Amino acid sequence: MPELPEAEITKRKLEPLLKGKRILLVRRSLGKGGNLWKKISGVERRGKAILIWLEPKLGVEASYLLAFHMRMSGKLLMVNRNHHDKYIRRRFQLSDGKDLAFHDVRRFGVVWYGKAKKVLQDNYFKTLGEDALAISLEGLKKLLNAKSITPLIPLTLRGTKIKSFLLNQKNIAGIGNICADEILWKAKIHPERKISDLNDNEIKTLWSSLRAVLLLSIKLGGSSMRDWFHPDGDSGGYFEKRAVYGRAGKKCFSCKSLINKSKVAGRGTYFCKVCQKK
DNA sequence: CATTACCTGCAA
DNA sequence: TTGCAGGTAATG
Repeated sequence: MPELPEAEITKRKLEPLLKGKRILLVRRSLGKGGNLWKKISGVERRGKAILIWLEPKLGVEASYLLAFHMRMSGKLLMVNRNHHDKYIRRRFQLSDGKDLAFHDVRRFGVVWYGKAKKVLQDNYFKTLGEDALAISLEGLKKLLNAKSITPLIPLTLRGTKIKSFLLNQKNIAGIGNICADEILWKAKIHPERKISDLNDNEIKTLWSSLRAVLLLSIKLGGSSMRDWFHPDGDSGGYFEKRAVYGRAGKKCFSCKSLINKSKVAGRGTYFCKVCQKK
């Protein structure tokens, strides 16, 4: 389910289906499993992760958390109890007769379960930056300046390329490879620009582009390209609307020159070298 | 910083 | 058969 918009859609669709229900049993596949018998109190998104809060027994114990990170190919689905699929890695039998299924072809996904305090001590959550939809323009400026100007930060960090900065979840939580390229195209910033080179006006444009891309993607239901669709089986419409990602050799919607593909921060990177000057 | 590893399927 | 895929952590 990859990026923030897909996680947000998942959160929005799951919450009304799960809240108040109980998770009775956890299984790897069809067959026997372990009892859980805990009531779901809420569903939350943190960056790209989905957190399912489990109610504490009255004053007896702490809240528990069931949390997921989809990495490259994971998704959460609501399926019938007898529905089988070889890529369902875990299934959670609910009190309403359905199963919540964690489907993950490539097995990179992560599932956490335990006392909330313990789960949130995981390095992923401990180091997660401010959410991409919550960060203010001032907050973004501060982050970029802190990383680019502070002499205490090693030289290697000061040379950070803007795309690497955006992809690093410790800076801002939720932006992934598709959104990063779309945001930078919209802001007319080359993915390899050094963050220390960005002026105030560019940072302002970056911030508004970031919000615009994420909010539009959420509005359209996220990107369904191969592995991801909604918990109820719907597919998102953002992939059809993207401007650069996966469009190498096609015309830039702004200047009509051809979209380039390169590698930045170890990831396939799409940009328009005319609109996004280095 | 760049590269590799993790895993599986699919398109070139 | 090779290379690539929405992500992250480990390693050099």
